[in-house]
Amino acid sequence: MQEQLRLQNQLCFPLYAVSKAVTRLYLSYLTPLGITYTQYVVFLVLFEQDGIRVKELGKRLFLDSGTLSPLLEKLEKQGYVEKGKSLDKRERIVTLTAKGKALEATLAPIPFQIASRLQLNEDEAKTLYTLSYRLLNQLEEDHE
Amino acid sequence: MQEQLRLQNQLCFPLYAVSKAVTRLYLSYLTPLGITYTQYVVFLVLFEQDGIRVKELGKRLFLDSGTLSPLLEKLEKQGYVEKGKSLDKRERIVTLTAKGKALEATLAPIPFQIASRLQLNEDEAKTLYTLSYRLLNQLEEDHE
DNA sequence: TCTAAATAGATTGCATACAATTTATCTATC
DNA sequence: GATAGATAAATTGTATGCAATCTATTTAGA
Repeated sequence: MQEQLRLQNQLCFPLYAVSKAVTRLYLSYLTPLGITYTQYVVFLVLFEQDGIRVKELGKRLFLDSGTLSPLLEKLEKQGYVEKGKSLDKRERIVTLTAKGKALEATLAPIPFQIASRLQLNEDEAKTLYTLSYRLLNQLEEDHE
Repeated sequence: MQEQLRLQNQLCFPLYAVSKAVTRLYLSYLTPLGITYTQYVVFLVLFEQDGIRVKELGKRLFLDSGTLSPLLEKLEKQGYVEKGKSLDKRERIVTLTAKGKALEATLAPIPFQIASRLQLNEDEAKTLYTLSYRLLNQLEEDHE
C-alpha cells in the first residue's frame, strides 16, 4: 500500500471534513431561521457592504454567479434582498430590504453560540484561522 | 454594525473557503482521470480496506448513504468497484475490481504533486492538520 | 415465538458548487 | 461610428451533501 495515499496522511481530508462539520453546527442555529449557511455568509457581507455588485459579493465569498444567481433569487423571493440596476447595465446591485436589515439583530448571537460550542482556546482558534487563510490566499493566487 | 458578524471575524469562513480551494486543486489532477474529489477519498479508503461495508465507508469519510449510494453506483458502472452481498442481507460489501486496484498506482503521485503546490512548511501543515482533526473530532462527538 | 424497535442501504427533495456556455452590455481601437 | 474582444450575470449540466423517508432485514424482549 502506498503510504502517501493513506487517508490519515492527507492534509486535505480534515479540512474537507471539518468544514462540513462546522457548517452542520451552524445549520443547527440557521435552519430554525429558515436560512442556509451560504445564505448566512451572503448576509454577513451585505451587513458590511450593502448595495454591492454580484461580482464583488462573489469575490468576497469565493463564489461564482452559478451559485449566487439562484441563491439571490431565493433571497429576493423571500423578501430579504432586492436586485437593482446599475449604471453599467450588465451589473446588478444587491440591497437589503428592511426585512433583510432586521436579520442582523437576529443573527448577532450566533457567533457567540458557536464559539461556546468549539473547545478551542484563543491561540488555537487564531492559529487555525491564520493558517487556513494563508493557504486559501495562496491557492486563490494560483487560481487566477 | 455588529463586530462579531464581520466576515473577517468568523473562524468558519476560512475553513469553508480553504476546503473548497483545496478540492479545486485536487480536481486539476483528478478531472483528467475522470474522477471527483469525493470519489478520490472513497478510493483511498478502499485501498486501505478493500471489501468494506457501505456503513463503515461512511464512518471513515463522514458521509451518509444519501451521498455514497449514488456515488458507488457510478463507480460500479465505470467498473471500478463491485457491490457484493454480506451474510447480513441488509449490508453491501464494496470491493475494488482489477481496474479499481490499478488506480492506486495512477493516484500515487498526486499527494506529492499537491504538496509541492502548497507553500506550507512541515510544522505549519502539521499544525493545521492537528487542529482541524481536533475540531472535527469534537464536533463529531457532539453530533452523535 | 412473535413482534416492536433497531439497523443498513436506497431514495427523495432541496440547496449548493462550479465549469462551461449564453446573453447583454461595455470598451478599446481603428 | 463600427466592431472585436472583454466583462457581468444568468443558465445549463453534473456531482455532491444531508435530512427525512422508505424498504428489507435483523435483533431483543415479552
